[in-house]
Amino acid sequence: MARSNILNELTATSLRDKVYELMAQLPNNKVTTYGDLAAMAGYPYAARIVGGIAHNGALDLPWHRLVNAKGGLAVGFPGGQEAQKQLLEQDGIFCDAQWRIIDFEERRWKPV
DNA sequence: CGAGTGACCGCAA
DNA sequence: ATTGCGGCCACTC
Repeated sequence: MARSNILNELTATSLRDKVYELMAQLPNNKVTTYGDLAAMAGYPYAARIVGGIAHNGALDLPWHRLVNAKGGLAVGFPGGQEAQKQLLEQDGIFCDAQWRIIDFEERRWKPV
């Protein structure tokens, strides 16, 4: 039983807090999508909110590891996709000329 | 408190 | 394959 129940102990009153927790436990060598993150929070169709949270939530969370369902880098990322690409490379993640995460399906973070 | 907006997603032509 | 449209919920102003 270990700490795989992190989500269960979350008493997040808002989706935002949940997203933060999820991002906090997101491995540095993996990526996730807005949709998956929202789905984990309990709202499969709340992908937009996750994006809004990322936009407004200027915390120290690794938002650059967030990509869209197509495995592509975010369009509205501050600094552009090139900036996000650089950040991803720092974490050992690479993407092609189409701004797509390489081996995206394998890099996709899978909750325990 | 009310209205608008959004770093998205999925489906249809 | 690409382009366009609507919809979902929460957050901000």
